[in-house]
Amino acid sequence: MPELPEVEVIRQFLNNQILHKTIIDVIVHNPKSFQGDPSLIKHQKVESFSRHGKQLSLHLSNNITLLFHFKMTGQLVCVHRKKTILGHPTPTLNNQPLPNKSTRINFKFSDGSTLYFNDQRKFGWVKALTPADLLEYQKTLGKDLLDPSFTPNYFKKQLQKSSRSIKLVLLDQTKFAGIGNIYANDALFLSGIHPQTSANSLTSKVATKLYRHLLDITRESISHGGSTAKDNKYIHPDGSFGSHQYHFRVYQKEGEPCLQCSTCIERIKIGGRSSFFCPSCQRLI
DNA sequence: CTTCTTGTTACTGA
DNA sequence: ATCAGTAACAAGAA
Repeated sequence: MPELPEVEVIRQFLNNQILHKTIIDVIVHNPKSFQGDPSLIKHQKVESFSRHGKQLSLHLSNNITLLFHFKMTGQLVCVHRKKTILGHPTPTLNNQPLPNKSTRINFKFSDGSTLYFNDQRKFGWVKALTPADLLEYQKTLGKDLLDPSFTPNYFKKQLQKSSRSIKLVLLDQTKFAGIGNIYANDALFLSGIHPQTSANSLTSKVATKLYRHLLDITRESISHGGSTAKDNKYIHPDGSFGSHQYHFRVYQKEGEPCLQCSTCIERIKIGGRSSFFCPSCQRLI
């Protein structure tokens, strides 16, 4: 469930915690979670981080990239070795020992710290990719929401190309990368757009409004450290929680009063996924 | 026990 | 070509 803001916050944490550290060992507990040759990344230094949509990249000194996708329940937890009078105590996450039941991979660093990739449902993955493989792999991803080339005009052009519902188009990672269910629902609410509206029927003015809300809400969530919602397992790499869930407008608020008009928030399925909206503020054109 | 939930890919049939 | 619908993946909650 980590979407763009959550992955961006993870990127920022890791940039403070493991930049320039050297990986000395990789322990793969669940083979399906790690694709590629683990030996490719041993004894390599973490040189930089980047993010494209919901995917996080760690660029290593031998030009190999470790590409992460967290899907619904993936976590990265970084634990620093702290020597005490008793030696090296067991690493913990919220007072539970690590690795835990959901730990799929450990990355050990030369300074004694460990990065745990936890993923309850095993949908997430890590890939060790060469530059050519990375390019090949990411070529189907659309422009990242925070990329300067993701302009209002580009956004509107993409919407014009599709008669599908705006909700489905927002979630289409080949058009623009990073929008997930949380931010699609809330941006449509803030823009007064019913999620079943055809993408190509939005007026230029309304599309511009939606563009602005998408970016605003993304930046707002990043400043709140992302969303640790009811069902997701999102946490920061130091074990702390995000707080944007306290700022949801309609997401996961079925049956609650609309913030603007007190009408009951409804939930419908679009493309098999839950969509939350206010039937009064978001009218179908 | 069954049903539902999630993001993404793969597949089907219209 | 373009789309809607659905199964698959996996684990846990209700």
